[in-house]
Amino acid sequence: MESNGGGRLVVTQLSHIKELVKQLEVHLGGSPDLCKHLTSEISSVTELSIGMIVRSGHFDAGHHRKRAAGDHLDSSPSAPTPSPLSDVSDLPFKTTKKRKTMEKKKHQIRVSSAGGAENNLPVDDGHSWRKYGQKEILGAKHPRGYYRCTHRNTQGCLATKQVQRADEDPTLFDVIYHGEHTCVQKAVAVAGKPQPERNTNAQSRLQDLSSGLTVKTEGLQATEPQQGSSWNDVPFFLSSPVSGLAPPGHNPFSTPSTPENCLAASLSPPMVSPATSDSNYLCMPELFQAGSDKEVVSTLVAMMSAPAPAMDGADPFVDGFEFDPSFTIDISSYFP
DNA sequence: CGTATTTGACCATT
DNA sequence: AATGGTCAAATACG
Repeated sequence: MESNGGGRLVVTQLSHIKELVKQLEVHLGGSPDLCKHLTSEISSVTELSIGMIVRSGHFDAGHHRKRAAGDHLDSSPSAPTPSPLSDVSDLPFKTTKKRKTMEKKKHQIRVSSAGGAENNLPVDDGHSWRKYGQKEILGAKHPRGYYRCTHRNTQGCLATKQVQRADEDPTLFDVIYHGEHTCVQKAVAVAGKPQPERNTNAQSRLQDLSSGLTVKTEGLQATEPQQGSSWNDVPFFLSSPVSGLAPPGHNPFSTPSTPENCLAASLSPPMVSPATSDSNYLCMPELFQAGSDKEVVSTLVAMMSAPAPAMDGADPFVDGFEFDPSFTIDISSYFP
């Protein structure tokens, strides 16, 4: 069932690509920007599809949670996680060739600040983040901010992200996501209509929203194709078009997204993303290690400042999110 | 007053 | 030893 749907999705993606190529063909010789945009789009979708295929083939729950310093918050006693280090049993010698690093899927994103001016934060991804650290990175001109999901303690959402400003382009930010959100930040009272969020749907939304993004997924586990794979491993994003409300006088790093969070939270549809296995819904923090899945998406957002005709409430917006998976991504709307 | 951010120190991994 | 990631106390913010 899963793989079937996934396969279908891939087919859809490919069709999408085809369509985009078609558009590109038409616009060749026209606006270079548009062409560029289209190529980016194509690349994005292609990469995504590839990633999906790869992931569908091999679905490995990379255990081995990476424990940080002094983090005694969660000791996973009941988790049968084979920790290579703490196991006192068999480690007389270090195996000569240990696996390089645990397989982590990474998704890195390069986002532009929406405004283009100085104190612009990167576009928010529709989730609430709490900053827990900042570090100077060698070779990088700007520090890297560390964020974790606000609901980590309450819901055990393990999603984290890192934000770092590009060395030379103050308007660009590198956002590295790892882990998926397992939290349910529904908020906004009105629980009138529960939308059956499907990964598929989320994927589609991603596609649509990320028009102009260059998503580069790097999964480094080319192991044997396993069966029983599922497509829930798909990353998701949603950049709210309303990202221009950064309060003045704040650093992009100092204030990640406080004001946006509320908004983002409100217009964030109840998408539940199963981390690795089936820990959807509420996640028990220390029980489901599920996976130290790190996802880093690499995207390149063009400077679409999303002027957005000031949508007021979240309602219309949320509704707007409910497009069907037949994405008729109309890029032309972006370039009149 | 509660919550989020700041910042130095700690720890793990390279 | 160096680098990167996280914690946690203190502080700022609403």
